[in-house]
Amino acid sequence: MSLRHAMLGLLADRPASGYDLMKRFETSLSNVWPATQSQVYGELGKLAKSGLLKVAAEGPRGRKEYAITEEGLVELRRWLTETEPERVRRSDAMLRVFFLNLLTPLEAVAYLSTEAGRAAERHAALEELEGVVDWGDDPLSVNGRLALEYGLRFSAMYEEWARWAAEQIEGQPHTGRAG
Amino acid sequence: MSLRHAMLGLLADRPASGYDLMKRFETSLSNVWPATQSQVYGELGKLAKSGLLKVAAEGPRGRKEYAITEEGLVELRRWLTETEPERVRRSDAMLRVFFLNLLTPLEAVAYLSTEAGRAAERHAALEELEGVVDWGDDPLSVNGRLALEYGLRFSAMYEEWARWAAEQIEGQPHTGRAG
DNA sequence: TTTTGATATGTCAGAGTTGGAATGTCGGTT
DNA sequence: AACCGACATTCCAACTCTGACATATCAAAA
Repeated sequence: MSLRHAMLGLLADRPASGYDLMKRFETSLSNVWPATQSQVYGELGKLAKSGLLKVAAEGPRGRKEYAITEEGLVELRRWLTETEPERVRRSDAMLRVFFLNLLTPLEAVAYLSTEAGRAAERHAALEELEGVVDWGDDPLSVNGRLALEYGLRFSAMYEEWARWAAEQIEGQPHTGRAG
Repeated sequence: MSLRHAMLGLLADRPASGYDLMKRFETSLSNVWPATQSQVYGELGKLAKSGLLKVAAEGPRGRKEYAITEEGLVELRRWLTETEPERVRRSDAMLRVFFLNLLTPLEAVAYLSTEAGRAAERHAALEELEGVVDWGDDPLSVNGRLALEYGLRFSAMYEEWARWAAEQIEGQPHTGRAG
């Protein structure tokens, strides 16, 4: 469960309320770890209870500002240095590839071309983002930049792969299995 | 929820029992959609109840062989052609990248180098697999080959990115934030 | 003064996922 | 005859995730 660590990581930068955290999830982490309100508030309570966070200040409207504790920092560093990222990641998109033979070659090629197009769009959106964001030397944005570069490389790779795969199918004798 | 569709897809190839299905998950789909016994058997029941599968035969040891129904095939094709793959995928590995500034540059570089190494290992394992598997013209393996190529490209891209990211950190002035 | 919109915190039901335990059968070997 | 390994299913507890719902405050505009 990495939601816990995503939250600790954000709070290591600076304290925040649940609401603040949600906004930070949306702007910086949404592409690698989306989270919903119910998750964030729920986890905030659990983390405070277990001592990894503490309520640092209370404000208007019942606002509670949470700060990471020494214990939380230790846990966060432990996670970063001593645990391995999950090896297998589910991929809806790749799952479909296994079953492409259930479609006509035409349909399969259409699917792959659409995927290639979507990857190109994502790539363009990330390039756009790169131009817009203020890449100061604030540590979070240094790292954000590494992640952005990953996104750019990933979407480029995916687009190329999808176009290649479409070609494979086009150049293949029909088996007449579907359609 | 794609477990449902993964199972329909496997059964579209040929009928199978829960036990058979588990083996097929382990050998072919484990890299894109892992599943546990409890999930498979549970879903098998639900799918049969809703008419997308039927019990085609019963064998020794209470074995029930499930086959996809016409309705199931329709649903599978609908999923393939009319629904979009999920856009955002959680990535444990990228999440860590955002918080690399909490480590010393040395530790961060070590993390990225380890990741590069793991990617290289995965790449080698997939190359190995490519050599071993009998790539006949059985439709599932045609598609499996497309997925394998994706895996090869992905791991190569990831390794390069991780090495590049490590260089970025090495070439960066220290801020003394951690360590 | 009323209303609206942004701020702010929370609960709930339902679905999905994990990992393990419990149970039993069949075929072949010792 | 006893045993083992492969076959085969079912149930369970705990946890995570999603999406919707409920509630309330504050500032500023209408």
